[in-house]
Amino acid sequence: MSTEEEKVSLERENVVEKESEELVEGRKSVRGGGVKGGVVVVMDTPERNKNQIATPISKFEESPVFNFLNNLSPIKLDKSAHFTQTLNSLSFASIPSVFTSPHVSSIRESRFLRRHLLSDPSKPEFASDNGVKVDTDEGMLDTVNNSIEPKESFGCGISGGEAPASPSHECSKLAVELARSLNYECSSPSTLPTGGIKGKSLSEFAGTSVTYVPLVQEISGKGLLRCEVNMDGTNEIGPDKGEASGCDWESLITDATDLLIFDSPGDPEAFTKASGPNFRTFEYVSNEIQNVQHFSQVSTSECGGDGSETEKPSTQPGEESQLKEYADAENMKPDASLTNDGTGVGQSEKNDNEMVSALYRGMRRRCLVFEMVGPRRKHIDEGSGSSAAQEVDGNVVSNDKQLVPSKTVNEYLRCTLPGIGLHLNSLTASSKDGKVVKQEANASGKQLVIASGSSINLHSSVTGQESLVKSLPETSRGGEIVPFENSLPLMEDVFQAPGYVNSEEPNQTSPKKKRRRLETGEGESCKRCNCKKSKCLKLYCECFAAGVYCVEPCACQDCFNKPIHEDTVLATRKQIESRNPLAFAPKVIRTTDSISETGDDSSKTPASARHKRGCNCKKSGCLKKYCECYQGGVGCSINCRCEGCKNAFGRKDGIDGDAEEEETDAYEKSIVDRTSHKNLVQSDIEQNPDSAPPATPLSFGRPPMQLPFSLKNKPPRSSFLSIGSSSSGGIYGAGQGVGRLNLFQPQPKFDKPFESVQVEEDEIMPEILQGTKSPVSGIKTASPNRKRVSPPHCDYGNSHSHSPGRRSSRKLILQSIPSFPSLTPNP
DNA sequence: GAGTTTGAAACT
DNA sequence: CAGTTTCAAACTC
Repeated sequence: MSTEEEKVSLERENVVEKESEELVEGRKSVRGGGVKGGVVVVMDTPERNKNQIATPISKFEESPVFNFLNNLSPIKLDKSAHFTQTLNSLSFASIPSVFTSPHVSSIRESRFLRRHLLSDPSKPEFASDNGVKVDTDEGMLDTVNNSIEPKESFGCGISGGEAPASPSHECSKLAVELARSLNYECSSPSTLPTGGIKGKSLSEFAGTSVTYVPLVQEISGKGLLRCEVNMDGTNEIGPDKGEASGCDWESLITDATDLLIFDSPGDPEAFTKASGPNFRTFEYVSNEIQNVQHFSQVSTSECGGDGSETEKPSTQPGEESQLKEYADAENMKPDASLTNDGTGVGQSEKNDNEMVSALYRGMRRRCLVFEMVGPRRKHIDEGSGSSAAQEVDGNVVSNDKQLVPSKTVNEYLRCTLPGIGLHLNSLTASSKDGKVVKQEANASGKQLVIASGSSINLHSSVTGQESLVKSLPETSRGGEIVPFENSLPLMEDVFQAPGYVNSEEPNQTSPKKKRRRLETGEGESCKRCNCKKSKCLKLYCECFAAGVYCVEPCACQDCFNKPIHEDTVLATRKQIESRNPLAFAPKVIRTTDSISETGDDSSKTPASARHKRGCNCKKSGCLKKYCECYQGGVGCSINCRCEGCKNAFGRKDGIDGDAEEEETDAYEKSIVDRTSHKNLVQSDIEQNPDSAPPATPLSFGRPPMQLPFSLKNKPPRSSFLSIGSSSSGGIYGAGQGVGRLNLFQPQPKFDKPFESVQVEEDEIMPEILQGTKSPVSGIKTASPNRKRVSPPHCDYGNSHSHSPGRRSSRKLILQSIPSFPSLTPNP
């Protein structure tokens, strides 16, 4: 599968490049249809596509590229997605390998999903479109890698004014834009006008064709997309409307209308926005979280206004900010710049750009979704139903902002940061829910994530966070909920701590008290910070490190880790992730295999987990929470550089009989201290190897399941950062979220170390085990890993004496090794 | 509650 | 990469 997919993806890339060139040469006409169609397809969910699709297909089919793509299209999206991921990861250095994968994967997945959806519904005609789109989507990502050349060509081609953009073209554009975006991101204001023009046309179109707008919304991912679209539309509209009205628009409109009709993306806003958002997404993925942040912020705070505004050229006060964001987004958009730069590309180009942008938008939307929209989308997703989406769409069209009440957004943000990577990761993990998958397919990976998250959140909320949920507006709730879920770690923490809900509320006077309260109730997971100088924008801040926004309970000063400062938070996260992709990843890794083993020694399960970096304790003997290993409820490992390790969960040296005894004692004590439920969880996990899928190549398989579990146990934290990275797995995205990955639990605490461990191990452990790569080396993680480099002591390798945990871990590691190689982000 | 200790994170 | 500083949690009194 993978090989085939790769081939396909490669072919697609080639095609895209060719197309890009061709486009530059003169395919523009083809592009228009193709692009639009592709965009539409991408954007649309099968549902709406069906409704509106009717017209556009033929155009696509005409182009050889489409045919080719169509041929390729049969390719399974999933595979392609994976492939793209690798490429994407490469392209996006910022994303931590680990985190990135989840993030990227999420995105990719979404693409795949889209593709599938498209393809699935695809009628033969659509199939071509779908294929194209798929290619485009992948192309986006892939192109990013390859993109540079094509990008230029695109830029010219696009600027050339070719209105129509073939999907491939779009892909190439996207790639180019991405590349450019990195450079250009905010650079050109001019882009705004173009975007604006497009936006206008789009907006006009939107005004004319309401239908497509809704589609876009739905397709895009529901609320998020909508907001974005609106945003884009507004921004674009404002500046560019006059221009947009050009002749190109007519042709474009005709095509676009088809496209629009075909896809929701058809809506001018969608296109315009798409370009912006998409770029943003790329940017976001690659480097620029800020744009996304802005966008998300705007969308969240101003989406409603934007929605209404989009049509309005004039900028309202609120709108201005939005416009700015749009501008940023558009600026971010290479397309806009390109079009402008390029030759004032005709409107057609703009349209193309828009089309492309629409694709990007999808990406971006995802990002946004993570951030702000997420909640709504989730809500929608929850509604999964088209109805919900439609409603949202309607809102979006008219008022994306409305959909995402700024207030709620802020509040939500608090609760849920857009941490992409992490969230994604968490989401991926959580994605178990069918809803999530669907959502992803529908919209973007992000959305999916969100959706999944939403579902999870719902659970969590249901379980114990009702109070929280209640506090939040329903609409916002959905969104918030998702984020929380995404921010698994947080969620876990929250859930873990029975008092978390209360804690969120400002009842507690002193953070310490709060902490203790939480801790007492398993509040460990709950993260309240007391930061005074870090502004909660450094890993010193537990909240920030966990990918969550600071909440009321926090006693932090000058806190920037709040939804209001989403941009800053995201940017900071990026920076941190750039330095250390795993910065937001769960610190404790656990091998799935180990789980099974651990099953044998349920009590010892912690041993199976290990701290990624290991600790560096010198005075605490690894017997206090100063020790991250101990804090995480895991034994010290080779990776640890601790001195006089007495970690009750397992000494790094390998516990001798005495040590074992001590460990067991300490471990037992710790366990006792800990709530019994933790053990239960662990045991559950252990017992259910399924929960910890063998290292699947994708982090997706991660134990997200745990998330739900954790969520249930813990009230979601008020806010979590998506990111990521990657972040975060994130989110990022995702930890690097990155990514996300870390999504689950940036820092699994006793309660959830297992979960986090599982995930990480899946990703990291294999490498370690293999020895070929130290997780660190692969990941870039900071050095503590030196120890890893050092020959592993016997802890893992040797079946150690007794420490149950260790044993299991060791065995597990060995087992896991073979399965994981794929996971590693190795270049 | 204030102060100290500790080790991670960040910085140089 | 190593050393130092900064930071906030953990801990003690």
